[in-house]
Amino acid sequence: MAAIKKGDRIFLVDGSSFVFRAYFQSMNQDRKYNARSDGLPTGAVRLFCVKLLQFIRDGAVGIKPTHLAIIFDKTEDTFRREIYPEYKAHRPDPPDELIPQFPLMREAVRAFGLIPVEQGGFEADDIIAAYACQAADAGAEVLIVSSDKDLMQMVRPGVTFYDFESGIKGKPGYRPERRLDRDGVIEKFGVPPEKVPDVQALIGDPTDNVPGVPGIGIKTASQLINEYGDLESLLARTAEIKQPKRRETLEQNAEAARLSKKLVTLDCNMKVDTPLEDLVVPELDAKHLLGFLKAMEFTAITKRVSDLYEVDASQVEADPRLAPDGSATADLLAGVDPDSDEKPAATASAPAKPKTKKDLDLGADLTPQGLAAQRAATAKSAKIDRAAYTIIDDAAKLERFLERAFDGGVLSIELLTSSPDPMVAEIVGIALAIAPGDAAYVPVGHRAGNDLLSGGGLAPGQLPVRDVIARLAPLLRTKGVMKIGHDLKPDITVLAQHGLDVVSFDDIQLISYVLDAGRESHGLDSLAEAHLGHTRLKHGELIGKGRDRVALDNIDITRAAAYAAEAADVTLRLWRVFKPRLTAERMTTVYETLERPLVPVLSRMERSGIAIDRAMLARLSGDFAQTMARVDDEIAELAGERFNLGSPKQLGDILFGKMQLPGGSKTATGAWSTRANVLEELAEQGHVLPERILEWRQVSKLKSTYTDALPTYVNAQSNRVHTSYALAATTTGRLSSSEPNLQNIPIRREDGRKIRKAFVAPKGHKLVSADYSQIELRLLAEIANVPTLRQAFQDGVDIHAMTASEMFGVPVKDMPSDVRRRAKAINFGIIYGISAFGLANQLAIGRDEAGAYIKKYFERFPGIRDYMDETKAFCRDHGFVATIFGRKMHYPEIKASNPSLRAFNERAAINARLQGSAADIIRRAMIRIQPALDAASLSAKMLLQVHDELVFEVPDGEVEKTLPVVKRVMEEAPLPAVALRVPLQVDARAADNWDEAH
DNA sequence: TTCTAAGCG
DNA sequence: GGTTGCCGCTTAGAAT
Repeated sequence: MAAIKKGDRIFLVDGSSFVFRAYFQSMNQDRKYNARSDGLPTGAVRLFCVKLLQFIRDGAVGIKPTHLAIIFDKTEDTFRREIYPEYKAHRPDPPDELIPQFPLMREAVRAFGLIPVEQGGFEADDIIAAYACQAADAGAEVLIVSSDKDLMQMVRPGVTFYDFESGIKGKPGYRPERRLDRDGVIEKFGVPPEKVPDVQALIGDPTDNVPGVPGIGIKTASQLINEYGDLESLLARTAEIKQPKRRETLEQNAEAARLSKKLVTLDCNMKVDTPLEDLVVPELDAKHLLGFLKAMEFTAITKRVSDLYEVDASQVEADPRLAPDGSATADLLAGVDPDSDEKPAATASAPAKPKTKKDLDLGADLTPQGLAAQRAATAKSAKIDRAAYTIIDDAAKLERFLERAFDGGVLSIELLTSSPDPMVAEIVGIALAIAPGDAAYVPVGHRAGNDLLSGGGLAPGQLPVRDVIARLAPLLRTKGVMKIGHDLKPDITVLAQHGLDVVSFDDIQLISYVLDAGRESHGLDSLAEAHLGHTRLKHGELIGKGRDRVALDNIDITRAAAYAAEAADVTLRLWRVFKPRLTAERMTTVYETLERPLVPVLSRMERSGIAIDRAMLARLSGDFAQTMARVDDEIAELAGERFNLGSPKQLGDILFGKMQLPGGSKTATGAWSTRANVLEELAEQGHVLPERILEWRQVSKLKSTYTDALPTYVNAQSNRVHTSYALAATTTGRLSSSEPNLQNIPIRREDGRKIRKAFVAPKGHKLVSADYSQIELRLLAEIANVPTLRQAFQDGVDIHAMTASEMFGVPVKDMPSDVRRRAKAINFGIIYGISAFGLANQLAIGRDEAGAYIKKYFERFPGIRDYMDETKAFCRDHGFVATIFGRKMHYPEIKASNPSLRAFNERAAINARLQGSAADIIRRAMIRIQPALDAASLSAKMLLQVHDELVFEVPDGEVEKTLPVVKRVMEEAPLPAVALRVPLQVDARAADNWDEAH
């Protein structure tokens, strides 16, 4: 092997921290991917392999390694234990699922053609340090891959520290990847790398049981080391330290500090048995690797490797030693390390092989779960062949196919339309499936060509859309045939434009939502992947990308047929998997009362749309533009230059660079934060520019998102705006609204309210807005069963004033508005799973004060603390929480070991029971509104839902009669399923526009 | 495509 | 293995 030289790029990977990372990341993912069919946990190994492959192929931070060392700890009995028996003594044992994976990681390293490096009596850190020095001396470039900050002391010319991202982006506990050079270490520790052990000696490390000096944190430590040079000088000159307390503790703990420094110091001089030059990255032997991956039953990465290296994975045997029946894995399951020399001779008496799914006698299992598994097996069994679907191009064929659908009683439907917006979409084709593999495509709207000359005419070989719809109508309208789809609402909307209504249907997106909200996504692609192991033809591939993108009605019929019929086929197969799960998991009622009936209701609301006053919005846009220009000028004056006010980066440079204002927090990516609360703080200190920025941002938001954008959503035919509601977008059961989002129309500030005035009723009509008053707090009183709160709602008193009175001992009468405001913030905080930090932020008070408020609150309303503790405990035990109507919301990360992620999930779970129950109540109301209006012969149209509010359009003459009907239906919505002990209150008003009605 | 900020309940 | 930070969403524009 060639000696290490300049130009070599060497990755020194800290195997232990790599393994733990992979493990915790795997625990954040779905559990079902974390074990092999025989029960052997493999999640960490899988992610370990994914990362290794990435390192070998792409490297990291733009560097591709020539040498790759994966270094493991061999034993805990290192020299550190000798000098300090307590070293790492309190470290808990690794989790059970991880233990059998340690030897597998070493197998994985070998499978990639690499050598796992370890050496008795040394930690990985020691070996890494020795390698790093060697390599740097030889002029090579070294990347230390670890999350252990002990290794940061090794940073020097040629050596940088790299830690890849951890956690899940956008969630608490997430850390982006980072690469530290000398400056980076200085930023982190306040001292250069060579002084890091001195600083660590003072602060200690509780996880490794390194004592340090009590009461000294990173700030004090780096300040002291910078002042005195190093630990020994500091300890020699403690007399000079001014703070008596600090001097005393330093003197008392001098020996502990010296010991700590010995424990954390890494040195270059260890003799490593494995020469660094042996660790050159070899040509990858894909077959060998695939043998390992197949033995582990990793599907995705197996496919990736076979694609990348053009090896047919099906021709490769799973490594027999590690495959589920292999002797090595039997040992792993029995807790024996196959690498160990102490392997018992009696391998022959390996434990009985655990039953795999395939071993189960499905025919004998008549439990609902068993039946579900059986159905799943049949749905999977027949192979999906895209080319085998029928194209129906004449009436007789269609007739025969539909007859068979009548006989079968099941019809899966997928519409191909010319636009994703169902309000303008034309039907291009209809795919139908009646049994797995038995699907057909009926083209009706394909165009003859996509060039200008031939464009316009229909392609040959299609049936007239009207005829097809006429023949389809009896099937759609009969209860005798179950119609099945995935996300049926848009299709129902399109069909409704043709005068067709769909009676008796199932929507597998909604079934999936009912069963798996919070733990799986509900898109057709991911469902097909997860439950059928099938990858669907991509929509992007069908219509092309960028410049080559074509309109859907210009797609070739054969290709469209393959795509759409496959969707219908997959949908039908998924229905056979999912439908039995509904009964097996006792979720049928939830699905049939809260989900399915809402589909036609929402479709109808979307089709109704709402009228807006475009002239009013245009005027507002003009006003806002003027304001923005004026503020822009003022800011240019204040800053001394013009810059893009919309760029947080440029603004940060001006505020914290040029103007040297005190910067507060940084964002996740390390940029200065210029969020509203940061700017507000600066404004309070008397700085004018931040205040102007806030004004500009507010106006800019109103203009771009509302006054400019809303008119572009007006439908040319109806002259109204039609939003789209998603039923399965939130974990809690709330709806979401998009294109445009009509659930976030401004109301809180005067400027914004003007936009709400542009939502109007047409002549002769009024808008009626009806909203639940304090519904989530009422549900808190109900679910947590807090007598004081329940009584307050029964008495109809001001709930925030009552809370303030209880907590601060102030009488409700003539209560200062600020006291009430605080109580209100606490009440909302409780709903959100309160933290002292969050409340302090909200009220701009100290954390101690906020903590005291919370304590007081829990004393006054003891049921609330119990509610929170119970919710967390239940969620930990079951992985989900439920609404008062039984809808489940899953939080698999509630057990995450990352404290911030875990706490986040606990708060979410606490909030979910309330938010979700409220969502269920308004869903029940929405489903009942139309029948109630019909019964009263009223013609009001329900237009919008905004979480706790419904908006109707009502003829002037019917307003008086409509208000009480709406109010009654909403207030009685929980009945008869649930009789609340707290009254619900709905306020309803009518006006010419939404602002005044609300 | 990702990040940051801002709108709502 | 290191420490965050009040729940649920969608949209727009800049930066990458």
